[in-house]
Amino acid sequence: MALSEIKREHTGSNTSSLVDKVEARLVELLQQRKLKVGDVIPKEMELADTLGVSRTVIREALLRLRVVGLIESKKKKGSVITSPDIFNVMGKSLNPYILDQDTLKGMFELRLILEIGMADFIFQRITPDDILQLNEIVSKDEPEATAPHVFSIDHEIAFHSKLYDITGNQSLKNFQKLLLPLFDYVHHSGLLKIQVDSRRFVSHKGLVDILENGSPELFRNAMRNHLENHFSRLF
Amino acid sequence: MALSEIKREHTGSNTSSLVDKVEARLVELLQQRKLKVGDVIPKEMELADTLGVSRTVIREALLRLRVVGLIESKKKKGSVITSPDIFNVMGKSLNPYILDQDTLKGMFELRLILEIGMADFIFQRITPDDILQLNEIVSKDEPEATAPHVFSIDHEIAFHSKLYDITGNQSLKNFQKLLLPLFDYVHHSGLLKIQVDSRRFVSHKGLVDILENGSPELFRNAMRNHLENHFSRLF
DNA sequence: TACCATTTATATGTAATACATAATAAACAT
DNA sequence: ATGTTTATTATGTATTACATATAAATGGTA
Repeated sequence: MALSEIKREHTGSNTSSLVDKVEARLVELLQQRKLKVGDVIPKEMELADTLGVSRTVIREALLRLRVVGLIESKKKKGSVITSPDIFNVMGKSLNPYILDQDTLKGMFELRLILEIGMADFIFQRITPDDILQLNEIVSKDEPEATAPHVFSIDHEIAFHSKLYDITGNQSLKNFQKLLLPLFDYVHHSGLLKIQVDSRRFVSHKGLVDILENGSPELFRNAMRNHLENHFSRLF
Repeated sequence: MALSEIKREHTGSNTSSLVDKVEARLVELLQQRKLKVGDVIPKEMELADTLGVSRTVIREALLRLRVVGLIESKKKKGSVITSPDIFNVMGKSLNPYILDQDTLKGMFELRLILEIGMADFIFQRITPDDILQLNEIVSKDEPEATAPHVFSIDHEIAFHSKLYDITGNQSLKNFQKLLLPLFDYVHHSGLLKIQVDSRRFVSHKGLVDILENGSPELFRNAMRNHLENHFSRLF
C-alpha cells in the first residue's frame, strides 16, 4: 500500500483510528529499514507529507512510540531510535493507588515465583566476590537479632536485590526495581492475611551457605522455606 | 499549588516540559479523588480551562495515560478510568526486530525462571478438572512419538500455557502471552547455542504424575529437568 | 405505557496555522 | 584557530475550525 493512501483507505469502512494506522505504519517503517539505535527518523512534517495526514496525527503516533520507549525526541534534531527498557514502561501504570487488588496480589506472588525460580542462573553466574558481598550484608543484619521480628527492611532488600544482581539478567533486575515500591504498600494494606509467624525457617546466612557449597536444587527449596512467611500470608 | 498556576510556574526555571507537569497533575488528581475504575474524568476543555493550558497539552497528557492503560477515551462520553493491564503496555515495545539481543535473551531466561518458580501456586490451586485437561493434552502429543525431535509446538504451548492458567495469577498469564511470540524468534535466531540434545529428561506425562501425587519440591526439580534443553542452550 | 426510529447535542478525533523554544549550524569577530 | 553572536531548523505549545461518533433527547407508533 502506498503511504499516501493511508488516509484514503481510512475514509472507507474501518474500525481503527487514523492514528492507529499511522502508528502501525511507522513501526513497519522502523523494521523495514532495519534502523538501529541512534538512527534518526524523518521530521514530523516530512512524515505528515509522506503519509498525507496532518502533523497532529503524526505527533500523536510518534508520542505513542515515545511513551513505550521506542524513540526519543530532541528539539531541532528530530526523533531518534532508542532501545526500549520494557519494564520501565510498565512502571508508569504500576501505581498502587490505582491498580486493583487482584493485580497487586498477583505482583506480590510474582516476586516469590522469581526468587525461587532464578536459582540456576545464580549458581551459573555467581563469583567469589559476590559471596563476599553477600556475607558482608548478612553480617550486618543477623548479629543484633535482639528483636527477632524487627529485622531491618533495608538489609532485607539489600540481600534479595544482590541475588537479582547475580543473575546478570538486566530485565529481571529492572523488574525487581519496579516491584519493590509495591511491596511496601501490599504489606500495609489489608490485602494479605495477618502475619502468622515472623520466624523464618532458613536465614539469609543459611542461603549464602548453600550458594557456597550447595546446588541449585537445594537453593530453590531453601528459598522456598525462607519465604515461608510470605507464602503463609497468601495461602 | 493552585491548578491555574501550573503554566506560570512552568515559565520560570525548570527542566520538565509543560506536558510533564500536567500529566503528573492528572495522576495526582486521580489518586486524590479516589476515582475507581469506570469513573469518568473531566472533559478535555474543562481540564484545559482549569489548568490554564491549551487543549493540545491536555490531550498529549491524556494520551500518555491512555497508552499506559490508565484511561480510555470514548467519544461524547469523555475519558473513563480503566484498570491497566500492565503487561499489555509492555507488549508494544516487545518487538523482536527492535529489541537488542541481551534483552531478548533475558526474556527467554525469564520464562524458565517463571515455570520453575510457580510450582507452589500450581499445587495450591490445581483442581481435579485441571488434571483431566492436562492428561488430555498429554495423550494427544505423546503417543505418535515416531519422530522424537519433531514434537508439535502447539502441544508444547498448550501444555505449558495450561500450567500458567492453573496458577490463577492473571498477571502471570498475561506475561506469558506476551513472551510466547518472542520465543519463536529467539529459537530461530543465532542467539542461543545450537540444540545439543533434543531428548527431554522429564516428559509432560511425568510432570502431570507429579502434580497428582508429588509435591511442589518434586515438581520444581522435575520442571528443571524438563527444561534441560533450554538451559543447556543458554549455559 | 412501552418500544423503536430519528434527530440533536456533545466530546473526542483530525486538520491547519501561528508562534515559542531550544539546540544546532553558520557567520562573525578577536 | 577559537570563542561569541546570529540565524536556522524541528519540536513544543496554542488557537481555531471542522469531522465524526454516540449518548441522550425527541417524537411517533403499537
